Amino acid sequence: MEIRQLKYFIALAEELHFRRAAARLSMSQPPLSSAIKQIEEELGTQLFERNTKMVSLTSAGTAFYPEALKVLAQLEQACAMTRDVGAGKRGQLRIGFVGGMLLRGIPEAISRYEYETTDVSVSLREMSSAEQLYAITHGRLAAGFLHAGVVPAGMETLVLRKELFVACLPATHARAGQRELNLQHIAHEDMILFARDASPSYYDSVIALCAAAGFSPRVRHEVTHWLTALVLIARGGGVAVVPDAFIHAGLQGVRYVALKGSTSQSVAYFVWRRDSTEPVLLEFVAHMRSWSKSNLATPPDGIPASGKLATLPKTPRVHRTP
Amino acid sequence: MEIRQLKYFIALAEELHFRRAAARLSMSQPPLSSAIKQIEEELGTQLFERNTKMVSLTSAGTAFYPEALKVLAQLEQACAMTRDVGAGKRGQLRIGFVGGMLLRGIPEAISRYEYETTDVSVSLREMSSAEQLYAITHGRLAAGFLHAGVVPAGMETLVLRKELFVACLPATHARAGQRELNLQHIAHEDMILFARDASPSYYDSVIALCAAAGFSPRVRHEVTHWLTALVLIARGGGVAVVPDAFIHAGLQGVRYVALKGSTSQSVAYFVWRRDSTEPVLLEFVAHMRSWSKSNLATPPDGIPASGKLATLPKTPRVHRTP
DNA sequence: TAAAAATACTCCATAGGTATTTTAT
DNA sequence: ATAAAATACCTATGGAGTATTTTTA
Repeated sequence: MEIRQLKYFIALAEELHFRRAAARLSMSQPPLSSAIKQIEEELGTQLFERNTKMVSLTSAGTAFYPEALKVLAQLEQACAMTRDVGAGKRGQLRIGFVGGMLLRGIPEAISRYEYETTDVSVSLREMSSAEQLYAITHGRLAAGFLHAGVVPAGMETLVLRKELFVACLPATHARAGQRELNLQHIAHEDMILFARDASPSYYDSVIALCAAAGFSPRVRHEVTHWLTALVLIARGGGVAVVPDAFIHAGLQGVRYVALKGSTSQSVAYFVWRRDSTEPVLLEFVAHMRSWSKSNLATPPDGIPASGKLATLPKTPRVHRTP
Repeated sequence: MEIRQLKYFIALAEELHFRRAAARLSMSQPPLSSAIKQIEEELGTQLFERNTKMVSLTSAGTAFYPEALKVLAQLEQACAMTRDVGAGKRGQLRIGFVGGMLLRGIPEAISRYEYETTDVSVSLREMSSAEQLYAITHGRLAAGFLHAGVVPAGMETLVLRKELFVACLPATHARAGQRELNLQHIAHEDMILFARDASPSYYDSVIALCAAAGFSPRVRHEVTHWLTALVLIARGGGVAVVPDAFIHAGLQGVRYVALKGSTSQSVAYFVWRRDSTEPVLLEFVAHMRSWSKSNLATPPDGIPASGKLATLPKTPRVHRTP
């Protein structure tokens, strides 16, 4: 039994007239007659009662008709679904992210993507940059939002944002109200760092910044999560050097001050395997490319790309909690 | 998309090896390659990732596989079901019967049929003989168990039983204990008849029997259901002439006495349209033919075909309630 | 280099067309 | 008499075979 035959049967069952059914099938009547006969032989039973004046369904034909429709519908839906998967319009995506990406408009970008493609579900899992790279390499993640240290070969990267580092101080800090400061000004303070295991690129960047400023930081606390650092600072537990995106954290009790003359940048990447052919990933990559393009022009929250601070080009202005 | 192609896809999805899949499909490898390529073109997406050393499913292929299986299974089941309907092994049968058939082993015959063919459901509906013939003619019944008067042309009949008439008397009747009687002996009694509308053949037979005995019955009551007649008789409401099958009714307070010298018979028929091609009906007809054959040899309840009474050949012996 | 998929071509089975006959009303 | 299905016969598309090439692990 072939789909073609099912279609013949259905056409005749609906028309109950060989010529009309054949016309509907864009064929001539004789091959339809023989095709129907062939189906009946295969099923071992008459499906139609017919003479030259009348065609009608037998009970076997009556029973077969809705089943045949069901088979066709199921096949059609299977094909449509497969086409969608192949076009990246349907499926699942496991994507990693470092917590700080929540401050960079990534959730909004993903929400918009899910909204635009109703049949793709993105599953986010928070992991360190290194963990993400490992997971992507081993196929446990499709892609990741991370701060790349050393990106393994075979990975493709998209730069989402380049951010300057700023000092993060308690609101009560003497320099909290300043427009900018030199890193040396806080060289003697307790420094809060992200653990190197959690984020080597950040760790190394801060160490390098301090070294350039002529000191080695007094590391008071090491944390693995950005919120922990901010809360510690707000409680007077120390100071930190953070990417300016942290300004969007919205935590009370901390202030951000630009670093005078610093051009060192924290780069936020989107990373995936270059050899991936996963359609849904390719679609997502396309979406992120276009998002990053417009996002680099207009950073999140509608803050203009060029803020007031000459030392913070292409990054949002420093907010001051009142 | 054709079923053949689904089978190719499934074979390759399961083997993940063109040569083995082709072998399983009893074909050579090159046509399988081109067929798969053709399917992929139709779906507009790769279903397999492949090189000379490895074949694997893409996400689209992974999604398609269970759907393809479902389509095949559904088609297979549709064909099997249709075959069953065509072979009369599945379906519904609306069959009429006159109430008296309950005394002739018909329910048992139907039960056995339903037991033997698990997928046929027989729907019984009690109707008079005339109503049945009308319903069969107009396709509202597939067949009927009835006492045929005039059977319309185009009907096929199977004689299920030929029964002699016996007198049915109250147990208190003076002649209730007799082995047999002449109809004249009860000519003066109140006679209970089935309404002619309900059963013309019975009505006419009884009238003819009385006429042959030289009298016209004093019709006291007319009833439309055999149980009503028997109950009336038990209550002393009159006497009746009934087919000997009524002996099996099992009602207390009535007695049956053979009619001396009478050979008039009540015939129980199974009737259906000669031109019917309904497989489930043909199967049922075959069943009833074989049932009637063995039933005529051995009547219900194990009563031998030839009883003690010489005047009641091929019919059960007259029972006497103690 | 060896095994496997892809390509190139060939062939024939059969889907489908045309012409005609049969049949039932 | 007529319309419709069945039959007979023909054509050609494309499914499947064989031989060969290409590819990559």
